[in-house]
Amino acid sequence: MINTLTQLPSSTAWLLHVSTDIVVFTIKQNHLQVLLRQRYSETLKKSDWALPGGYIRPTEPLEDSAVRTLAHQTGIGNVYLEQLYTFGRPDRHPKSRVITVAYLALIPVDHAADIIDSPNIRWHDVSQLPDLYLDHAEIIKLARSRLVSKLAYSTIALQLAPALFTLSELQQIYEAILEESLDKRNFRKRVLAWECIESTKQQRANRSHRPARLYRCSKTNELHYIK
Amino acid sequence: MINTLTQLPSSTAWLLHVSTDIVVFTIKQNHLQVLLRQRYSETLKKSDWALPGGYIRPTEPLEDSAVRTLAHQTGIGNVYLEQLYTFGRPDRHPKSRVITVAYLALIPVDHAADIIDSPNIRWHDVSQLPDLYLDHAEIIKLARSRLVSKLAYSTIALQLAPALFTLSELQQIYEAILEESLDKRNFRKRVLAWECIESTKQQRANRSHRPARLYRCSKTNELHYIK
DNA sequence: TCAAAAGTGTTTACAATACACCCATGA
DNA sequence: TCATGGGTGTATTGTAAACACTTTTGA
Repeated sequence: MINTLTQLPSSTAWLLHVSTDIVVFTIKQNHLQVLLRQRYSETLKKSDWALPGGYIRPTEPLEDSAVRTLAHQTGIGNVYLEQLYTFGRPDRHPKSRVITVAYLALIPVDHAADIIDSPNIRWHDVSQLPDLYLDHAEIIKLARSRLVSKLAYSTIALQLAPALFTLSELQQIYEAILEESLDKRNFRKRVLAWECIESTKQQRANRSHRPARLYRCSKTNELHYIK
Repeated sequence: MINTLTQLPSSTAWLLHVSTDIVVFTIKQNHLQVLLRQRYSETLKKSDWALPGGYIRPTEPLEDSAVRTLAHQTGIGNVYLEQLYTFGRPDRHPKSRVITVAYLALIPVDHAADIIDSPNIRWHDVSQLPDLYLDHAEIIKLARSRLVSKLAYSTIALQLAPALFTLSELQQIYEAILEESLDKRNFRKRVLAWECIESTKQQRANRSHRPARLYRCSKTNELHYIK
């Protein structure tokens, strides 16, 4: 029996890095978009786009590292975050062993515009991604499929909606992610059955059509599982 | 913008370890059981039970590390394995920063007896666990809830069944994990609708009751998602 | 012939789907 | 008054659940 945890591990002799990478999604122009930052790779002698992320600090929880890096690189704070998957292929980074814990983050559509939108930090349509750093394309693909499945059995879409939203706005979020149109009446029935949703007396007005009722997440902004 | 991956990371100056821990489940005596190994902790001056697992090697993929450690510590090979979650609280290990990537593994019921069953490696009923090392109780709890949910929408239970199995045997696997009894007729209808299952002409005989037809997973032993 | 598990269908309740028209507002 | 999206109900289909008896074998 080797490698029991009380022995000094064999990893002490070699360099190992752990990072977090965050797949930040929002909806813009009816498309699912991911936030990327442009970076110049000394190794590859070219610029490419990467997920926000960075190395963890010695005494920092993984999720705190994701939060900190995201805040520092993009100004984003107070965001929905869940752990996605850990990528650890030994050759995923050309210079050293870097294991990355990937997170999925969602930004409400009305906050997406607040993000620094510089030449180096930009929203990208997930269907038109540029060349990506390392295995970041694979990470985004997994995040996207996780999001698609969670639409079916959770209220996760509320994390992309404004604090007050119309049912049509919520439906547009679904349609953008699923890339298909949904029946309005069935969609409303389904969402109104969620216990965590409640209607307000306010309306979305001044729209040159009948004003729409605004809804909100009741109490907790937690993720709920349906049925 | 700090911590871009081309800079030397701040983690070079401190010790960081990455391990894998494997939650190995099987069914014995109609109960879900997890494989644990007993270890003596110098720090805590006592023995406790831990998941199989160990530190990763420099050029080893994470999953390979889980496979290797499991084979080395328990003799188990060729097992169903999926990544579960990464646990990285900075204080989860008293001596150093150890981030562990947890895996879920399933052993067919007819192979469970082949596992080394020494005083130091033993199957434990998940409902009667001893004191566990570090956060291993939390890891097992998460693995168990993952398994329960996957029963509902995948064919994962087949990974616990023998290569040839009767429908009653498969039902017993469900019942052991869910800790509730299921209707025989509804269960058979549901399972026979899976495309990956096929009946053979063989029977489970010599049982002092009517012989039961044997079924098998067709072609691939892959995990399938239902509907 | 008895005990023990295998095998088999139908009815009912519920959930998901398909589908079309009137309403309220700003321009 | 027109264009635009908001808001509403029912019929149908499909899926899940409840439920009991006959069959086959070894002892």
